[in-house]
Formats: sequence, structure tokens, C-alpha cells
Amino acid sequence: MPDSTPAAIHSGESLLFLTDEQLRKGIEAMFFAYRGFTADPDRILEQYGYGRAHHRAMHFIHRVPGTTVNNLLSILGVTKQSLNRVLRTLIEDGLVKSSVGNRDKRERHLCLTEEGAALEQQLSDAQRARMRKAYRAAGPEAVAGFRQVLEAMMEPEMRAHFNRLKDGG
Amino acid sequence: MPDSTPAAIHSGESLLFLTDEQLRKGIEAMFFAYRGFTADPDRILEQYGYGRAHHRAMHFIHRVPGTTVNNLLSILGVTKQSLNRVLRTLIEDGLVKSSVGNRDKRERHLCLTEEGAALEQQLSDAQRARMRKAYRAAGPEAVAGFRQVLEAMMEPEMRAHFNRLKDGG
DNA sequence: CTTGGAAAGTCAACAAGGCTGACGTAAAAC
DNA sequence: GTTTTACGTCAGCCTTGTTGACTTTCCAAG
Repeated sequence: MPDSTPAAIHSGESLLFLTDEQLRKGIEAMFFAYRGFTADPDRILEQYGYGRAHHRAMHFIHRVPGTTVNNLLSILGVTKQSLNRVLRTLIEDGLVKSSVGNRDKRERHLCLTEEGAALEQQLSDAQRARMRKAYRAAGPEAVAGFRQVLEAMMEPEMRAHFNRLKDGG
Repeated sequence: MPDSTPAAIHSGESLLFLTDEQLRKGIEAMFFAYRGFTADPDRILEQYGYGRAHHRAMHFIHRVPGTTVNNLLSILGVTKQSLNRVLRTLIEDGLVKSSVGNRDKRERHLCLTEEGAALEQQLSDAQRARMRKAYRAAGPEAVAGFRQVLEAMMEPEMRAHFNRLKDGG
């Protein structure tokens, strides 16, 4: 049990924000907040018979139009079989278009159709509405801190993806 | 598509942190960070043949020792059938102890056994280690902001639970 | 030109962890 | 004494993750 003691007696600055109690509260905050984070899209998805996996796929196809399956795989961090199941239904339902690559014809480039973009927009609107409310309530400085902590929490590989998506990828 | 326009032209203060781009980046940050958040415990749980659901149950039993099944149900936001499946294995494996209530004998009070507390500690240590690293990297002001935004993001019911757990409960 | 390997897709099987519905028991509440 | 509450359980379903095996397509190196 390496770290179960206060962890506060350290340097000159007050490190009270690093106590186990504070860290536990942070953990719980992440847990409860993530539920809120997904709640609104989940309600919409249910009406269409889709799940979170479909939302995630559509989100990143929207963000990186023309992305390959492999790239999407790497962003989402799932197996190709898992992604393929989701992708297949989205393609069958006419929400996503898969086109053979020009240079490399093994690759498939993924784009949202008009219908897919509309659903993505609807899901995104709902999720952003909650985000906006939270951001507005907390203020710009809090938002900056929020982003800093989240980024520091990511696995390096995921952080790389995150930063690659910067400002409209 | 109600909110797909800048949303910035508003009051006097710069509301650039409320643009759709910023909100989308926040959404992606939540997604990528949550993966990191669960990665370390997941690796440990796998060795014991448990999953995230077991971790969550143990976490909150640790936080609210002697809690009832109904209370845990309400915190976790799942059905009693889902929780029961998890709880049963934890009780069978001797990690959780269920005891009949004194005042109300219909209720079961849940506690971690020594063995359960040890595993919870191990999981918690791993998760807190990542959290601590992120907190330290971001600094106290960022942490305060992080917590503010997360709290604002929660569903009211979950926020009530969150605040009820305040400072060791 | 042939061949090795990467990219993509597919089939099968399985597990975790959600869900619903139905049913049973014990105890509290009315 | 009836109803409600708390809990447990059985059965079955869904989504979404996993592994393993296999095929097809195609680029690129030999």
C-alpha cells in the first residue's frame, strides 16, 4: 500500500490539494460527471436504436472526415471487430459512407452522409449544451484548469491523438 | 441545429471559451481522459477476474461503510439485478460482508472485509497515483477548476450523492 | 513476376455488464 | 390484515468489448 498516507508534508507550498481525500473526491467527480456527460446523447441514441459506440464513431468521423478505419481504430482504442460491427450498421443505414482509397485501395475512407451529419449534429448539440452550461457556470479559468487536468490524466498515446485533433482536424 | 453557431457574441467578457470548437475539445478531453482514468484499475482487476463494476461497488462500500443495498443502487445508478450479480461474487469471494440491519431487518448493510479493503486499497492507490500526477502537473488552481466543471456537469441527483460523500463519509 | 505482409473484412464464440420481467420472502408500515 | 418495501433470484435479452481463424485485396520488395 504505497500511497495511503497524507502525501502533504512536502515542499513549501500548500499541497493540501494532493491529499488522498482530495484525490478520492476527484475520482468520484470523474465518475459522476461522466454519467452526466453521456446521459443526453444516450437518450437520443436510444430512439434510433444505436449505442454509445455508434456515437463515438460518428463523432470522430465528423472530426476527421475521410479518415481510415485503422486511424479510427487507434483513436477509439477498440478492436477492428468491435468497430466493424458498429460501422457496418452505420453504413447499411446510410449514415456513413465508406470509399476505397485512391493511393492505397486497401484503405477505406470514412465520411458522414448528410443523414449521418444530421444525427451527429443532434447528438453533439445535446452534449455541447450540457458542456456549455457547465463551462458557463464554472467560468473561463475553471475551464482552463479542467482541460489541463484532463490532459495530464490521459495515456500518452491518447494525448497524442487529442492534440492531433486540435482546432478542427 | 440550435447551437451550431459561435455563441461568442454575448456580454462584455470574452466568451471565446464557449465556442463550439472549445466545447468539442472539452468533450474529447473527457473521452480520452476517462480512458486513462480507468486504465490502471482495469489492469489490476483483470488479474483477479473482476471488472469495473466490482471496483465501483468496492469503492463506494469503502466510502460509506455499512451502506444499504438500496443506497448503493442509487449511487451507482444501475438495477438491483446488475448490482446483485457483482455483489454476490464479492460476498462469495469474501471481499464484502453483508449483515442484516438492526432497526430494519429487511436491509442489508455492506462492509469490506480485510481482504476486500486490501484490494480496494490497491485499486485506489493505482487510480490515485495517476490522479496525483495529473493534479501535480496541473497545479492547485487547475484542480479547483477541474472540480468545478465536473460538478457542474453532473445530473442533479448525482451531484447530491457527490456532495453527500463530502470529506469522508 | 512472384511473394510477403499489411489493410480490411468476416465468421464464430465468448464475457462483462447493462436491461426487463416475474417471482418469492421477510419485515415494516399502514 | 393488507400493502409496501427491501432484498434476492431466475431467465432472457442487448450492447459492446474480447480472441482466434480465415479470406480477399493490394502494395512493395525481392
